[in-house]
Amino acid sequence: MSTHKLRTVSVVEAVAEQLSEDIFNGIYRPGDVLTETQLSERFDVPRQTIRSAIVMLLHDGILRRERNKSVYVPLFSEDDIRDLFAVRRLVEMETARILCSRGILPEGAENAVRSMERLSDENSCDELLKYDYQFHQALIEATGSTRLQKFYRSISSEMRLALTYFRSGDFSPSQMAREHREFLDAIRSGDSSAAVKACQIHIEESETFVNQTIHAQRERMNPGRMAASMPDEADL
Amino acid sequence: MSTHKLRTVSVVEAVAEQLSEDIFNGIYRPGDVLTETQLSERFDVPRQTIRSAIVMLLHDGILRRERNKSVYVPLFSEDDIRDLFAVRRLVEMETARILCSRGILPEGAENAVRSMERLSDENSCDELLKYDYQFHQALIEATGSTRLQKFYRSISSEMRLALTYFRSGDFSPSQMAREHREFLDAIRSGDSSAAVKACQIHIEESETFVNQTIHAQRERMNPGRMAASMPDEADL
DNA sequence: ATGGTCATACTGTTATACAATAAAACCAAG
DNA sequence: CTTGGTTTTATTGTATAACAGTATGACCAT
Repeated sequence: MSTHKLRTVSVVEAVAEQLSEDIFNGIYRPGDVLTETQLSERFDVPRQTIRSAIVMLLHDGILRRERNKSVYVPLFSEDDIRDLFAVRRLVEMETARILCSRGILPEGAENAVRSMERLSDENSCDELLKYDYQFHQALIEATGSTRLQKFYRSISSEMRLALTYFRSGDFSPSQMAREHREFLDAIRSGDSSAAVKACQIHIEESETFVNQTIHAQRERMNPGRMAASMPDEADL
Repeated sequence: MSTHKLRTVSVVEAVAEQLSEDIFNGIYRPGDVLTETQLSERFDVPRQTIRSAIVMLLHDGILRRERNKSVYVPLFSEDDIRDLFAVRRLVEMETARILCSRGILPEGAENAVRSMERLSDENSCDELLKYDYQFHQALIEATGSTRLQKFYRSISSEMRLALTYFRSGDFSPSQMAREHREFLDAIRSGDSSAAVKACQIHIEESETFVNQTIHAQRERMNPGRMAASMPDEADL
């Protein structure tokens, strides 16, 4: 008998999953307020179930609330983005270091890069992001550190939400594939400092890309003015 | 009018707090199983409230469960301890780097060290640990990184639980104070790499101390045998 | 305008019940 | 005595309903 741990999803998990999908897909947008009764009716589950699901998303950082207030979809400030990328860089650089020093080259990451390389430049952005997630996920898991994984999970949701709103459609699959391939090669090389450096570069490229998008959006909405404090959290 | 954000505690928070205190104080010991009805009766609050409180402690890592099973107090394996210290080192070294580069010297940390220095060597271990926590907490908070703080919070509970079971009583307040003082001085110096190094040393000293305690305990229970896989999770 | 009261909608909490699951006890053959 | 299946029981997961506490905005009086 092969002990294949099979997965079941509880009701709250299902609700939480659907809800986060809705948030990532823009059904609910930053600033939107979600009341428990409303959600309870929508999913036709008791309010307590909704509450449990909400708690999960609160931990994932894709919902927020203050006491006795309804939850809302967060709008990330520039500080949030900075913070997010800073800790992500920290975690991923450590991951690179660990994998390198142990000579681990996770299969899942290799597969993810291959999938990227197969994508033509006209493919959907969503699919590309999926492989990107798969890539980094595989690296983290390969470290075997439960705490690192837990932490990464808690920021990756925020990361995804941030990307949802701060990305222009013009991702280039070929460039993306190349970057990840280089990163993976650096790990394979066994040169720890080179791998860490490659990781740092990879993440910083991703960050500048997001920043460019942010400024472009800002420019579109506020032509003329530079570096004003615009979307931030003026409307919460 | 000074906007002093005042704190209220909800029922579930109160339960969660009491419960974690009980765990830290050894009322509930590693391996102990807690059923919801039992807790519900004990605190005289409905089961739903207990469930919510449990979720909080699950996230803090001081309770665990599998689906449809009762929660239990985790017993940390050697791998857990290793992992815990590894990520803690990662976070605290990054903290040191940040504070140093920004020239921040948190007041709370200074106060905590002073408190340690006031303790005579006969003082209670609990109090010492409290200041230790206060010290590191102050450092993390001063970084201003919400994510780093969240991460630290999620491991500090586990850390405390681990210390609860893997510490001999012979902490030396004077040594403890000295170590922290050195660490703080390193940050004050502004030399980033020196501060990071000091941090690393401080944490590794703490880790070796715990490891010694573990081995001592093991030796007591298993005289003769070396490095056997003993307490680990044989009894869950 | 200012300040106070009230109405309303929502969250936080409690109570109760039932369905689904897991573990133990039990029983029945082989 | 062991294997395999059945029943029992304790416990979690889910559902329904109600009420109390809080935040918010409308309304009113000054």
